[in-house]
Amino acid sequence: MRRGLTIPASVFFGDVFARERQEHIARIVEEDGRARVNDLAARFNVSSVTIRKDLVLLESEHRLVRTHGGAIVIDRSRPELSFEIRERLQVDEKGRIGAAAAALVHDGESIVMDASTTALSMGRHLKARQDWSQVTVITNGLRLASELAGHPGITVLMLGGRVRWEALSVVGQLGDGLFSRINVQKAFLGAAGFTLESGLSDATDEEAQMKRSMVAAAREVIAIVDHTKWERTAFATFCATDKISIVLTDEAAPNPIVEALDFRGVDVRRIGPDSNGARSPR
Amino acid sequence: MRRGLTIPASVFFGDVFARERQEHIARIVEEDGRARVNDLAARFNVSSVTIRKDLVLLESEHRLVRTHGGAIVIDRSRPELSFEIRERLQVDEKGRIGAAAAALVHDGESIVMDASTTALSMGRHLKARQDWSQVTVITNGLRLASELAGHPGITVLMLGGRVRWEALSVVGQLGDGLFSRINVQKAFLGAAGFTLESGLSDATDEEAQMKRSMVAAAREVIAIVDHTKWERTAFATFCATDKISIVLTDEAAPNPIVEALDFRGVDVRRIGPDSNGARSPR
DNA sequence: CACATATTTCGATTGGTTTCAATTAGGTTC
DNA sequence: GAACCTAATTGAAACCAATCGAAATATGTG
Repeated sequence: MRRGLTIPASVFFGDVFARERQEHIARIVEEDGRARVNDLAARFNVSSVTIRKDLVLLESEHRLVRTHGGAIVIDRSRPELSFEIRERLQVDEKGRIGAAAAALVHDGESIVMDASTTALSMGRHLKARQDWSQVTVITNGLRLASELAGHPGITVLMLGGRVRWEALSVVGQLGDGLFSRINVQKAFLGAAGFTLESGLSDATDEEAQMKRSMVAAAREVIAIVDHTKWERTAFATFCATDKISIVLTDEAAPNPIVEALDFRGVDVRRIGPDSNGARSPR
Repeated sequence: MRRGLTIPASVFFGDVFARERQEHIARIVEEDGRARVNDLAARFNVSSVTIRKDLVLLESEHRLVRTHGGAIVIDRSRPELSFEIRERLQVDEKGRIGAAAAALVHDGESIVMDASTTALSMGRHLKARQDWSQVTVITNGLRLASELAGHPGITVLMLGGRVRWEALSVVGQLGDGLFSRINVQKAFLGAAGFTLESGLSDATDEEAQMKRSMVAAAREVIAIVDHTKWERTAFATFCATDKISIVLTDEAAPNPIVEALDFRGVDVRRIGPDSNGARSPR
């Protein structure tokens, strides 16, 4: 386990209010994608019973999903998730990809972001850059919207539609009209699967439908997918490979495919731990 | 009196006015991010009871958030918190009004709810009734949407638009089209002000505009306003008095006006603590 | 089955609320 | 000025609620 490495020593968890601890747990889960009860108990120096109570509370607030042994981020767009979760902790990957994505945004732009956890991480990095004078973020993610809301220089437009609780996202055609009135430079989209042939795909057709509108509205599509999504096809494709401008991923992305993409003119950037010191903001 | 007698003059906030002490506490919390009751009590040489009173006052002024054991800073990067402050004001009244409002909803209906804290409370009571087979809730409140999302039998439609962080609500005309396609039985609306002459009013025109659409779309308007909203006029009116079917409020609503409303055919219901044992779920 | 993880119960501790009376300061009235 | 009233501030005390973990029990996992 790498616990103890990820958290700077300056953040000491000696004597904090229950509320603060809960807030912190929610952050850890959102950023690491997962957390185990025992690790949290050790980290905050409280019993596992207490941690479980915190998790129950946070789950009731839709901040995370409890599992046997701990909790994971809300993102049920993937059908599986049993023990595979343990294997691949996309721990810092999402954080790094999010940072790299945020770096692609220029002041004055309008961008689209989806409801994925990677986009949420990207949102945090957007906030960390304090120098916005006017950026417009259009999203179908409830959590991203409330995270970004009120940040100076960032205008958040929420798309309308039916609320899917599994991803705390909005789907459906109700908000389509919006795109006809707004010029969007870049769409930052996560995906449940990504292959050369099928492009970007998602687990439900509704979600894919929503992302198709996003793809159609944006001038550039930037895929934000960690290596676990590569070579997998989910139920519904929402973006063909040749419409993608940039793919942000991590080092573990399979070489042959990266080359094939390069050949096709897709700019694939593997974000390593060293690329820059992009650690989680806060 | 014991002022200045028992205490060394060095690190001492000796004989200050209550207001000065409160100001100081607010600044301490802002700078340190947190403070505990006992520390403050020792520091200012007053009892913990007094410190708590100060904290209650400061919280009502939105200067900090109270927690068990002390207080923490209002984190502007997490709007939920500022929302929660309002949530803690008139909790009992809102809980009771919310319960009464939830009782007015019948299975099969489509209803509109706004982004007010009273509506959120109503949402919790809706969830508490487990017997829904099909209810559709249309809202512009992010908090309410994620609270209700995924509850069996409840479909949540989120309106689109610009996100206002102050209320975690959505405003603007982007989602108007929705109402033309959906039949809405009842609109449950909070308000910042309510008078006989001006009807229901809100503090910003954007929010009022959104609620006007809601009023226009619904067959019945049900106002959910605790007594603190009566006899106040906020900036923009969104619903004239004679369009209101039912007003749900608490016992402290002023008598003369209630009678005047009755006379005009508006059904005013004062929900007392005894009306039924409607305590907050959760 | 063996083992890890969850839940429940319960008591201890600490923190929070409410009530009430004391103190002080500032009027007002005669 | 004396007597009186009122409002604000405060804290002691009695009572209530939140937080926590140990231990016993239950449930899930491999």
